[in-house]
Amino acid sequence: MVTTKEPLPGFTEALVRLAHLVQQVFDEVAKEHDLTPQQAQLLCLLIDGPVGMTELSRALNLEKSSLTGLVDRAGKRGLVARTRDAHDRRACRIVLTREGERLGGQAHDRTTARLEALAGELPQEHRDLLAAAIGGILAEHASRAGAQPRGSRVGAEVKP
Amino acid sequence: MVTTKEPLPGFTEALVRLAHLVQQVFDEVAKEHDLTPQQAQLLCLLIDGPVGMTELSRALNLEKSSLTGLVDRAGKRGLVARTRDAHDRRACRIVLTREGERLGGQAHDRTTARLEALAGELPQEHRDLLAAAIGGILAEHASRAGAQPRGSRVGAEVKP
DNA sequence: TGACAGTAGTTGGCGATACGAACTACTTTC
DNA sequence: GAAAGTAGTTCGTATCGCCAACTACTGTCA
Repeated sequence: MVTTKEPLPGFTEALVRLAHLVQQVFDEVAKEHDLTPQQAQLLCLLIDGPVGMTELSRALNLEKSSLTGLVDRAGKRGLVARTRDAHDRRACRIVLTREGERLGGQAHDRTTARLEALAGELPQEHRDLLAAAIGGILAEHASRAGAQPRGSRVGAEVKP
Repeated sequence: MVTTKEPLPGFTEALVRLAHLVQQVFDEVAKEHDLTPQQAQLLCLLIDGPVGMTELSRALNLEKSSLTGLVDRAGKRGLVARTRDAHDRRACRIVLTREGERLGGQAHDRTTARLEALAGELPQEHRDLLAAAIGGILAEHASRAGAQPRGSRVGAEVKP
């Protein structure tokens, strides 16, 4: 259908600004807990349970070598630990220490609280719609990334 | 402190995921243009015209010393240049070079295009709602942080 | 006018990020 | 059971980002 393609400049602009705002909130919260943003993100990802390096690198959108360093430093601070995988002797699973669990949980709750506060004026129905709309965008992205036929390289999108 | 109420876990979760997605898109676009994400962000900020270091550091949420290095490296790559301020001999204004303008514009357009594409399936109604809701969140944040009647123009984001 | 507080930006040192290439060790495939 | 693939690490390099200290200029006020 030939809709008058009006990109609506305010829309993507809003998305970008929102991303920056969320990042800023997250950075502040991390700093309050004496964590780097990357460490805080790592801890939050591990709250649900141990995760292997490869899956972590996908979730964090990081090269595996970058992740090794991140986990090393977090381990040195006593936030996480490596455990061997029972089924694959090459692999390891990263788990939160008691301290990591505490800090990660706090960081998560505090970030959530701040974002909730910022969105406090929104009526519940708008929130639901908003969450649904975002869900749609995420799904769209997932369907594209997942549509990779058999590209050995992740993140290798359409190159110009 | 544990929030006694369970406001709606899906909402902030969605916000955070959206922020990550936008960041990921931005990172990919930057890489396609052989820019670091920070450089790309800098270029996008300068599209509207020259900006001083102090205002830049506010917009990018960076310490001034961090910004000096960023501008140095971008300058070394021929993307930006320093010009002296006519009214204040301490200050300088950062301007895009021809190449910086080209790359910054491309990065901006490409990011916008990708985000538009991801949101392409959303009904217009949801887009408007999303943009409005985000605007409200941003306003809420601005009213908190920006309690000062500073003439601090936003300008903190990509070109309008 | 002339000391003096304030502002704009830089420098230097440090640790944290992030990547790619090369490597080890283990698993799967044929 | 050799080849191919996968999970993580190591290494070298560039970048990022902060803080404290510094230079240079601007504005104020006595």
